[in-house]
Amino acid sequence: MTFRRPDRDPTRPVYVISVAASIVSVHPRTLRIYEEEGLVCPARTPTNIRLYSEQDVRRIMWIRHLTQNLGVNLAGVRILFELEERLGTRILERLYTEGTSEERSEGAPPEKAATAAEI
Amino acid sequence: MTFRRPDRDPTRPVYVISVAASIVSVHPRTLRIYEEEGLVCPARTPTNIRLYSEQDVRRIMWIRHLTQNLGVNLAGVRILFELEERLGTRILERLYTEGTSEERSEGAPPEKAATAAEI
DNA sequence: CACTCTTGACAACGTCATTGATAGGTTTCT
DNA sequence: AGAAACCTATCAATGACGTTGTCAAGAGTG
Repeated sequence: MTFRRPDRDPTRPVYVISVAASIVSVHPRTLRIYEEEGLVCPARTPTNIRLYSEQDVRRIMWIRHLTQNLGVNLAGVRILFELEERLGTRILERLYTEGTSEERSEGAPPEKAATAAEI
Repeated sequence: MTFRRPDRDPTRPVYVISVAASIVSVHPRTLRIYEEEGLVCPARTPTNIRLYSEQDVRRIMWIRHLTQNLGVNLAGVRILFELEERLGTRILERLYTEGTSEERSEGAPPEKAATAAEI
């Protein structure tokens, strides 16, 4: 079936907020704000502790890239995420894939000032 | 051919900056900033006077809608425009068209906080 | 000539993003 | 049990941004 390695399921909630924050180099406060803004929805333990999945972390890295590298504010991030969901396409990655190429990039934001003909 | 009514060509540069500014209810200074930011590219007379077309005005109205109503900043607007061009689709209108409907809306931004069902 | 345009600089005003501290309370781990 | 990390909520400092506005000196237009 589809659960051969459930320990690697990218949707499995694993990181507590301090860990997630250190992974993405951000203040925990910032992550709580992202959640208030509806940009990330970490799971919760039965006792209300936030648990971030690998997917959540990738999403946060996208937020960081958009805000820190591209200067987009949280309202803009919201629109972009909403458009992605609306279109059912990973439109953001299109910013980094030139022409018709269809890369398999797993959804992680580009490390720095991505290539793609230097944006 | 394609120029039956050139006097109504939406790409024809017609409005000087003060006129364009009053049409969209914005300070001329703001329009110059939009141009500096690369968000609008009005034509110029041989003597360097800006002339905005109907298309330019619509584009500015989109910028105003995104910034004033949705809170997106200019960096966010830039990304959205870039994505539109990249995808060759009017993605922004998708925010206001529910499901599979394919409206012919001529690219003008919704008047106020339009709800998808009433566009 | 009077008006409007051009660029460039400078400033004021309010808002936003992020980090940080604090308080009082709950969960987890040793 | 006690320390450490979590929760919510609030308040504040910092720097940056968006918009409007003005001033200057020059060029185009009616």
